[in-house]
Amino acid sequence: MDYDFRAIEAKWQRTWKDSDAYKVTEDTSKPKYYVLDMFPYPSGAGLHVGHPLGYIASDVYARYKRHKGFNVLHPMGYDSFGLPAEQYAIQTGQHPAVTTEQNIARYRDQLEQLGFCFDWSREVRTSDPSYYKWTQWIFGELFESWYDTEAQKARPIAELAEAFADNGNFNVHAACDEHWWKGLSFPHFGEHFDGTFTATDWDSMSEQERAEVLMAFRIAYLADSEVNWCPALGTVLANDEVKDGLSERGGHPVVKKTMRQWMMRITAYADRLLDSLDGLDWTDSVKDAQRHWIGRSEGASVRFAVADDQGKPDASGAEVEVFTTRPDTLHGVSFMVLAPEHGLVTQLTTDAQGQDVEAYVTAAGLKSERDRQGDKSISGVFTGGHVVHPISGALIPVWIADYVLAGYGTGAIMAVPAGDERDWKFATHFGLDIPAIFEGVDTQEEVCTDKGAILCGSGEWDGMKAADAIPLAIDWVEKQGVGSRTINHRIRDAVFSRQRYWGEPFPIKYEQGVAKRITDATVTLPKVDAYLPTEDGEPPLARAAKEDWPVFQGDAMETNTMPGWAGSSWYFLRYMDPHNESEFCARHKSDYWGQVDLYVGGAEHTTGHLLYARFWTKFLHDRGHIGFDEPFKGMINQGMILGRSSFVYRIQGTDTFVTASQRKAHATQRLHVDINLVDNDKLDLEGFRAWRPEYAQAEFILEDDGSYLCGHEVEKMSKSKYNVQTPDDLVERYGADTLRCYEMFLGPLTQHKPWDTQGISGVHNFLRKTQRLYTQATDGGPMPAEASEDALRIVHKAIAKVTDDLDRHAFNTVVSALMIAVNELSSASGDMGQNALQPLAVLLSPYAPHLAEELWASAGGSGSVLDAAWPVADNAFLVEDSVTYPVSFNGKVRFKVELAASMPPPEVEALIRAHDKTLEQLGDKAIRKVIVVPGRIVNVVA
RNA sequence: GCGGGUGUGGUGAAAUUGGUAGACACGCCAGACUUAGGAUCUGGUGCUUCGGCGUGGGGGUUCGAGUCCCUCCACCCGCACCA
Repeated sequence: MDYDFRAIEAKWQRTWKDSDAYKVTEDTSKPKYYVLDMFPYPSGAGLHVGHPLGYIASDVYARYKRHKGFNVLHPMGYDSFGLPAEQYAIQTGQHPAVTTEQNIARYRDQLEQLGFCFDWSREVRTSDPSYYKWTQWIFGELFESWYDTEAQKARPIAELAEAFADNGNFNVHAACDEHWWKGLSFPHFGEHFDGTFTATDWDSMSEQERAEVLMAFRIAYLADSEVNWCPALGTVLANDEVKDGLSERGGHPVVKKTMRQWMMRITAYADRLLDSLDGLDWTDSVKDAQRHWIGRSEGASVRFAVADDQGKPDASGAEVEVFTTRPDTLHGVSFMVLAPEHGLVTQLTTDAQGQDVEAYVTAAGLKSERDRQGDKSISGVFTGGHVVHPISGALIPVWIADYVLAGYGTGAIMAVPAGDERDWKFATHFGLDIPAIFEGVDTQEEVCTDKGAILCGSGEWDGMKAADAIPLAIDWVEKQGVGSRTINHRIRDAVFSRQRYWGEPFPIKYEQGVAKRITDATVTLPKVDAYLPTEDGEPPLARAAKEDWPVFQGDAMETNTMPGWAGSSWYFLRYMDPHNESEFCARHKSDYWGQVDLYVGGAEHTTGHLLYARFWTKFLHDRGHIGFDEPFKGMINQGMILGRSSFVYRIQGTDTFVTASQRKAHATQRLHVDINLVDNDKLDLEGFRAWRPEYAQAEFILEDDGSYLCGHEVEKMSKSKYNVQTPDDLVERYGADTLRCYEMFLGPLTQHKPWDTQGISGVHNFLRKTQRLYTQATDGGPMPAEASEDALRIVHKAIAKVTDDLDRHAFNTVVSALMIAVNELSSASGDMGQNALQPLAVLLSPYAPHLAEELWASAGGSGSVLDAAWPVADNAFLVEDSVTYPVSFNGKVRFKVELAASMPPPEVEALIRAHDKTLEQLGDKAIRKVIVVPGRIVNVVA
């Protein structure tokens, strides 16, 4: 009988659907397990074979856990807000919701045919108002919270307002911009407001003024900040959406621009995001990338007084503050560099240098981020101004240069040319002093960044190792009152506004310019006449008139939308309670399901999604909405499946195509050919002629056997390379079970690997053979209950191996183990029986669930195989009576001896010493030593 | 430059704690079946001058190294003027 996978798969998919086989609910009688895939953006192109790789792995694991008795949550949904649908809308006028709906329908079809065990009743779509209602709600909570740096947690903003009313902001430890008050101008604070205010001050403020003060402390806050502006996309981008100064999507130039934007105070969570990485079961590569992205560095901030005309500290009290990780090199400071955007540039610049400085600042401002980053040449201008060295009192010239970044630290550095590569190059280039501060190093000739170097010319730190002087230097700076111990992070607060249509609207209205949360309604997207920014550069939502908004409150609505990562930062929670209309997720449900135990997805979300989701989770935990503060306990990043492109070789200027092996004899042009016309590198000649009109007259120079061999190369899958393999074709030809097994069999999940359709036939044959094994065992009648001992040995060996491999997430070797079992059983002596073939069907079930159901039934299993208990390997069947010992001489295997497994090592040694073949091998040499590794090997040292 | 990873037959790969390198497949070769089925079955398949040699190169530890240590090389990914 043939392996009729079409009938089998259709039958079981229908059965599962009819019986709600994959529906789960909270069940406290079982331990829970949460297996999650990174949900896809439903693109118009549909899935290719690379996409399901991770879904198959997670599906296998989810099914395995279910067999093991866990209550498994394994949902799927769509990250359905996004740029492609919006751009399609701009071009065609079709509402993005329509495009999105169509794409989702196609994804659903493709996913369903693969037989995944998703609980589809829990599907979520981030673009659905019933979902983004709660994204808005979380935003609202972030808006109405501040971060208490002493308690290290987020608290309601009302509590901060109370504290202000009681005591002003004395003893308030709130995360905020260091100079949060700058830019606010409240008359009653006076000219020298330093950021502290009393309860009386608070009391005297107008409501608007209070709102402005509170805004500076909110976790979701509005601020003028320097953002990445992408003119081509007409929107701002977060740091992780910019690669090499170009937008990640589309590759358009990005410039810095100051704009009033919604921001997320992720910096408040920097240390917690860093510290709790240790407890996660993620790869070091992802953890390291996050550590680097957060970029914690410890050092000191030091203030240098601005010098007046007489070289004394200026009467204005102006100071340049720098951050340094090397305060030990303070004696080596010979100049100072400010970022061109630094606030003190104007004050420091003398009349004589005015023109040069202005020109430099203007030029730096015009440069795109890409130019600025790409340009490693040394440039800078002297401002003419000086600061006073806090130790020596010497005048330090102040320069500006764009190697100093406005966005990091204080936007100014103390330059120590002897100890910093860039400072050294700068000093050398401009002929600035290089004070010697390291013993035995000629820093005129080379820079010394080694913290093990011995200091000199550094007063009381002379003779100390630089590294040892750092803490002393920080103490000194603090004692002198010129600075303090400081921890700096590279991570910036994240821009949360996007000037786009197809995203979540903010639940924010404005009343007399004050932003207020809308709590009584879901703000849905208004109608607009076009999906483009307005002529004034306002976001697309600004096109909507008051009556176009389903919800309009206050004087004006916020017209930005949220970024793509908003919806994906909490979707794993919504799956737990997807239809709840009164809460984002009921607490008892999030308490039951808890963290995602295994998260499967690509490695491309390292610094974006994964960081934001962790941030929101910690926030929701702080505010008591969930009981855990890390979303994803374990994670596997699957590798990319690459395409295998095929090529034909056209002799230049002709219609003649030469086979790969003879192409060198001609001047040829290499052309991609559709992989569907190629089988085993052999080209379907007729198909090729029919493929495209220009090849209709093609002539061929063939191999001796009359075939045309194509060349090949491994590349990313893409339409233009004609190397895209869709799962649909393969499911049609081989079935879902074959495709599932094959994708797993292809290689280690985490590795990148080329797609090769050749190999699939081997896996298909394996399933066919498996079915034949069962058919022959039943032989028309019911299957016997008892199998031979031989058969049981084979099956129990497989149980041990498969279980072990699955626990290690070694998905590929499981398929091999099953193949071995089926091969061995097919040629095993004795009878097959239920006690062998039922467990085997369960082992197969995670990989080939449809066939496994069929086989389970034929082996007399009751109910669905889905709920069959995972078999346990019986040791009695695993121990062998005898062992074949390889006998090696000085590490080289020479012969083998079969011995009883129970034979004690001394006896083995004696036996080997006296063995004929040993004597033969030895010749006239004497045995120096014999090593017996019980059950494994014997090594004779001669 | 920094961080992470990878390197094994013609190909995808396996080898969990150091213990027979190349399991399992693909491909290829030979044969069987008998005609055309993207069949099936059987056998072979790392290289070899038949001594041996073989896990990117070189060195080391060990009775024994793909596996541990040092060093170098190549490729891939991420970050990158971060003070």
